[in-house]
Amino acid sequence: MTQHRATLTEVARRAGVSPTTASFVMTGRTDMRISVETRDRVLRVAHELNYRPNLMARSLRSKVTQTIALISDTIATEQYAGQIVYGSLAAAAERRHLLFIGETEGDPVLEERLINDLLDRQVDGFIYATMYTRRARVPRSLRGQRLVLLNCAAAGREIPAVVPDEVGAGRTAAQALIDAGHREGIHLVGERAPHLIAGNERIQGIEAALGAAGTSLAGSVDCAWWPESAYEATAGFLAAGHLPKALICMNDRVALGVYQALQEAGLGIPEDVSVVSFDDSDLATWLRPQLTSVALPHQWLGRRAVEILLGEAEHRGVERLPMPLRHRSSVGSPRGRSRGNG
Amino acid sequence: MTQHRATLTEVARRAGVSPTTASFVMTGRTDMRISVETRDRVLRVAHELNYRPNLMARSLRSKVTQTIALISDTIATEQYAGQIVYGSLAAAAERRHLLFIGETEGDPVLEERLINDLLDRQVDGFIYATMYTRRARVPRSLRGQRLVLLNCAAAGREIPAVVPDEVGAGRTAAQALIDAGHREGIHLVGERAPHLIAGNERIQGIEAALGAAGTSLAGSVDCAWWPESAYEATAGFLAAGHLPKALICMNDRVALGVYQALQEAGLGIPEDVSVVSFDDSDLATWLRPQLTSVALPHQWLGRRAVEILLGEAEHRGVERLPMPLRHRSSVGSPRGRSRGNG
DNA sequence: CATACGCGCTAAACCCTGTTAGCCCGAACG
DNA sequence: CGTTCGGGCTAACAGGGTTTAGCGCGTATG
Repeated sequence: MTQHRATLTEVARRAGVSPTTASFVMTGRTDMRISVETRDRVLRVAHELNYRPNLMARSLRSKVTQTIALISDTIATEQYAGQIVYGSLAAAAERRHLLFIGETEGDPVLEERLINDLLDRQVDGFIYATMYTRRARVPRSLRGQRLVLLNCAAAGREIPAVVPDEVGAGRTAAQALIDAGHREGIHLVGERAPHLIAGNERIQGIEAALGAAGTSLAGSVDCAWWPESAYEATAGFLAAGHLPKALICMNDRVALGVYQALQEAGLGIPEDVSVVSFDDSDLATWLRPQLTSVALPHQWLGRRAVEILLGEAEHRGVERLPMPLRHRSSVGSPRGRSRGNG
Repeated sequence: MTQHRATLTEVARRAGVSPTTASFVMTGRTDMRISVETRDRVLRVAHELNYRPNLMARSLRSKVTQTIALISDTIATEQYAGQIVYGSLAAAAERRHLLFIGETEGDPVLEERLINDLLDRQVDGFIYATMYTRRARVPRSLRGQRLVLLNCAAAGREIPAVVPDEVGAGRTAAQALIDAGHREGIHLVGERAPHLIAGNERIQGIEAALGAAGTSLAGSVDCAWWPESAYEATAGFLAAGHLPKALICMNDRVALGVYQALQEAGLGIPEDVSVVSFDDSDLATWLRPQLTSVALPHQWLGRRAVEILLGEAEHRGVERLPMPLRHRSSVGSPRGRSRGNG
């Protein structure tokens, strides 16, 4: 069933050369002179025998496996993970590398074990990804390894990292409202907390853009970054008599809760209230009206991480990838309502 | 930086034994007698030197890599993929195996290349997954390899496969309505097409369960399995004067569109219309009211596939995994409305 | 004519572990 | 006392490549 695989030695014998010569031909090394005729003969025989090098043997000697590892704290719970994996996978495939995948579940013991198992397989490098932007402690076992951080940065150490430009995203979201004519009644929906780095940076960008336009946030609705919490908080906010003109939601799930509350209160989107959000998940296109959202470039994060990991460019420091606006139908001009209402 | 890794020979020398003995101790083989003292001494030295076997050398000899590959047509587009990956990963980790991941994008050339690259790395087995249940053509290069299909089955060949029990899921969904007292006005939402195997099987189960309860589908709303299409079709259906009692949605995204249409028509869920769905995606808990849905056991599919792949049990044929009902708030008794309305 | 040199190639070591055949030695046995 | 036997261990090779050192030969050079 599993037919015989030709070895390099067999190829060499059939081509009438030494294994050494065959090796040099197959690896395409030029520092050892080999005549064109010999080269072609070896290649022809290799093709005839359908020769494929034994990578185990090769790696044993050369320590190179053409293999990288993507390890992360959470693969499963975040749907975005798939996008990161996909981007990494595509970039790795283009460079003829294969991708190991591993999950630590945030457990340092599992993490240690996983990294050791990967080192045993002699992976050429690691991508250490976190699903939420945060500061990360790089495991000891990764010291000295080729490493790129994704979605996180290490305190102090000069390790290349790729993260979304959340401050820019905040500016983009606010600018979308400003461009539509909004100046007043702009509220934030979603809690602030020290560990929510993405949130803090987004807010920073939002405030900067609003400030530049001569205005500022009118207030905020405090809630967890989930639909139910956002629904309840927003419903309460509206019931208390507030009448926002525009809501900036900390992510699309929050926007879903906001939609529910607004619709229940009989408020139209975007006629009465404009909504803008972050992440650009699938949900954004499913809502009615479709949600304007600032996209997390997950696929690109994965791709970039691999490029830096495998690239000869000695990249250092943190690279921030732009978060583009996906303009849809949830942002409108405030005029209609402003005039009609007062 | 990358400190020296102790080799088996070094361990042997420091323990005062031959490499052979050290090898037998480290691999824990019992067919060669080794005294307890020698064994302990070798183990102690190995521990002192922090010895880890070189898996390349080991694999070169033994052809075993403790590594499996999960290849699929689409990792990225389906959010469920993450769950499959997670299940496989966890099951593989428990058995101390690592997981390669690869995507073919449905392209046979890429697929061939990917499989060859994986075979070069001597993976111990393959999981061939499709994101939608369908009949699959197994690539030639996988003939003779250890292989488990996931979400698909191969025509004719006796290859182990793991798929969701969609017929059972259909029965479960219908039964949920029947148990709530529904008999009339039960409609299906979502198109039928030959290639939508899951859909056909679900319908088969639905009809069986309804038939057993002495009733049958009152009709169906034809639409693609997406929110927008479902919204439009359902809105049109309601506008035409139909007044369904219960809607069985072909997936959660369809249910989202259905929710939107029902709410816009002023119909309450579940007071006026009960809704039940398939997949149990994140969306199900985000909707208001929360959606009763029959869960796709993605995580379990991944886990089971690995178990069969690595298990000594010579499993053959197709294993159907149950799809459990997630009971939430979108199904109610039809009485309220029935009385009030008719 | 002897030496130097570059071309084209090879022998042999090396990477690290797994496996087979068999050695040495003490005890039991006839 | 010679032989058999089994426990405990080792020498040597296999696995399939990469890499270093250097060889033979023809030609240009002094």
